[in-house]
Amino acid sequence: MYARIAVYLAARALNCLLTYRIPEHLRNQIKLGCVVEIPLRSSAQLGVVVELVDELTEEEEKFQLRDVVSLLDSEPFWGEELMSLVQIMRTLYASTWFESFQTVVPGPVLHRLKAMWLKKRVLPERKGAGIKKTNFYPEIPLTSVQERAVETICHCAENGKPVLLYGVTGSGKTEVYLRVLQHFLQKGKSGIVLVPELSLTPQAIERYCGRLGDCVGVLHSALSVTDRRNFWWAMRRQELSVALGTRSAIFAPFQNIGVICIDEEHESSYKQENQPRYHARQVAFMRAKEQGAALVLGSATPSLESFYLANKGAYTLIELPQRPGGKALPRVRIVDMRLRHNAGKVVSRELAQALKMRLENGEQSVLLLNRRGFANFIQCPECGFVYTCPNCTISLTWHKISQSMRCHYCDFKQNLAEICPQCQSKKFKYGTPGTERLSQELGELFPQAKISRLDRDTVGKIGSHARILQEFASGETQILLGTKMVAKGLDFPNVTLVGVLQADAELNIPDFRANERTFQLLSQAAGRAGRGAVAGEVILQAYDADNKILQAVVNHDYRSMYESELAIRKEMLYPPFSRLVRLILTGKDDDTVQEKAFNIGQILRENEDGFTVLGPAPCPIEKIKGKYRWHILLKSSVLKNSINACSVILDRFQDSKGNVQIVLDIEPQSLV
DNA sequence: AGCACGCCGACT
DNA sequence: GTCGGCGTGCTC
Repeated sequence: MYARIAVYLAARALNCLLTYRIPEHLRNQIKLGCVVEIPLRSSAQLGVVVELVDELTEEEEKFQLRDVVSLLDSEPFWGEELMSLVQIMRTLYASTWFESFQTVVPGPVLHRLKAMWLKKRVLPERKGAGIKKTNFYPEIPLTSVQERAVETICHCAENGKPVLLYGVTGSGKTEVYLRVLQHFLQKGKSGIVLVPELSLTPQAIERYCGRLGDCVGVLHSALSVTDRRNFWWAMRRQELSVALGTRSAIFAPFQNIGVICIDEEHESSYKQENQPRYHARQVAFMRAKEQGAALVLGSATPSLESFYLANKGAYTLIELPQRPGGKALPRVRIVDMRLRHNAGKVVSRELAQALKMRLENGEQSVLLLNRRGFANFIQCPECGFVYTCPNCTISLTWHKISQSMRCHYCDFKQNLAEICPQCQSKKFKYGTPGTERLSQELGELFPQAKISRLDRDTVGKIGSHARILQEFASGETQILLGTKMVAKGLDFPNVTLVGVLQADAELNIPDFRANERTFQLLSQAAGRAGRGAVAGEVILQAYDADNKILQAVVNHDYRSMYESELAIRKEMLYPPFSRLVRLILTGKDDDTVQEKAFNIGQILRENEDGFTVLGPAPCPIEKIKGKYRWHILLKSSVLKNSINACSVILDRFQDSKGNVQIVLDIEPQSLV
């Protein structure tokens, strides 16, 4: 009897299985997924039993095999559901054993496991995971369309097709999720609800906990280490049956999942942007399939990929085309900023007028400007000098409140000099305005109004996010302005006006998803207006006022955006007509990185097998945090081929001590 | 020849 | 991660 063991090290390097003999006294106890102590070189290490075999391979025969020392758990720590998640991570993302273990189980839980081992103690995990009681959230009567949606979702596992719930903003998707969850809880099953990072608001928590009671566990990054550990163990012991959380909640350790709900499935926060770069929606798909669970993807603005799959019949499409009670969608209009010389002001006359009216009526307004700081660069008008970050190829943003020039990609900060460092001129001009500038201008425009700003700079302190929203909910604040944080998931009935500044700003970034993203952001923002009794109004300020994407937002016409974008994707062979894999190479020396990139590009090209190689090319942002960046893009019809080719490359070229780091991004969501 | 140091690969 | 082998280069 032998065990193949993945060594649980504090590093990612040892990415293979090592074989050990199982001593007599452990033979009947050792199971797959158990954590064991093993000798490695001269030290003791922890490992996870991944395979149990009676016969050795030829290669293994050559070794003088060593014995497993001891078993840490009588029941496998890595239960079947966790091991299959590890397997998913390895096959979908070519991640190492180490990365997979780290991703699947939260850090605090793993740390405790290791600490227990070091102290030579087996500590039972404490109980006490629970969240504070919330007020009961009563059932809202379903419309007949919602009722049919619930019915279809509850049975969608039977034909193995996920449901795409395409419902306009305010159409009551949450109520549908809640009813579906109630259905599966009654059958003794558990459920996972994923929400985007920015919409896990106290409001959302109140609804789920208020309806489903104390079987709900909440998972998010702001939780304390102890809470995270306790929630995880409570789920593992099946004391909780619903996991409500962001991206990583997809790894909730349930064994009998009835349903997985992904709210706002198009959101980019479901993609993890560091290693392993997984997509929660993709993991959910695999998990649901494996456990025979229902999977529902909800959105008012589905990702092109999902809508395409629904149209093809791979998903069941359910539409909620109306807000309950026949409430109208807000009226959207575009203010063409070309036609007016706005005297350097951010807010147009029309928007100012509309804001004034809301203030007089005692209604509230939300303003979206998706750019932090006061101005995104500062330039000398005499010689053209622009302040740039020394570590990144990006201009520094002027933050007037903290009186500093800041880089949004690294932590670099510097003071603004009195005179131009290049030509000693005393003049300077501001780049495109951000939220700080908008905030200042609104203060001047409406000195009596209470205005608050919601962006990464004001929510830095823990709890201030909730406080700002609370003040807005209570009506203390009349105008809420901010970055895309204000566009998502907020449901305040007294908001009757939404204004978007620079609505066309992101249409021109070099990314094939720019149009789709802009449509989604603007539609989400628009959806904040008119959720109560009074009809909503939306004003989009833009220079490219005739743009067809903006027109689609005005007409609430997802389908026209979908059709026109799909045609472009088809022509360019971008997803959903191909699957992308991206290799990113970074390093301190540009030449070394470039050389390695060309080297790898060459090898991939020689082995093209169902995929085509684009590049290597410098990344759009050529340097971040002092490291030069090159990338290679693989387009394929069968994802597996390009993943395999890349994992061969990784095995061969990736070493932690080298001067060039390689990152593998399966189905990248961003190409910067 | 003898030894310090740093790089690199292996670890069952 | 961590150990040890090995090559380089400096000193006696």
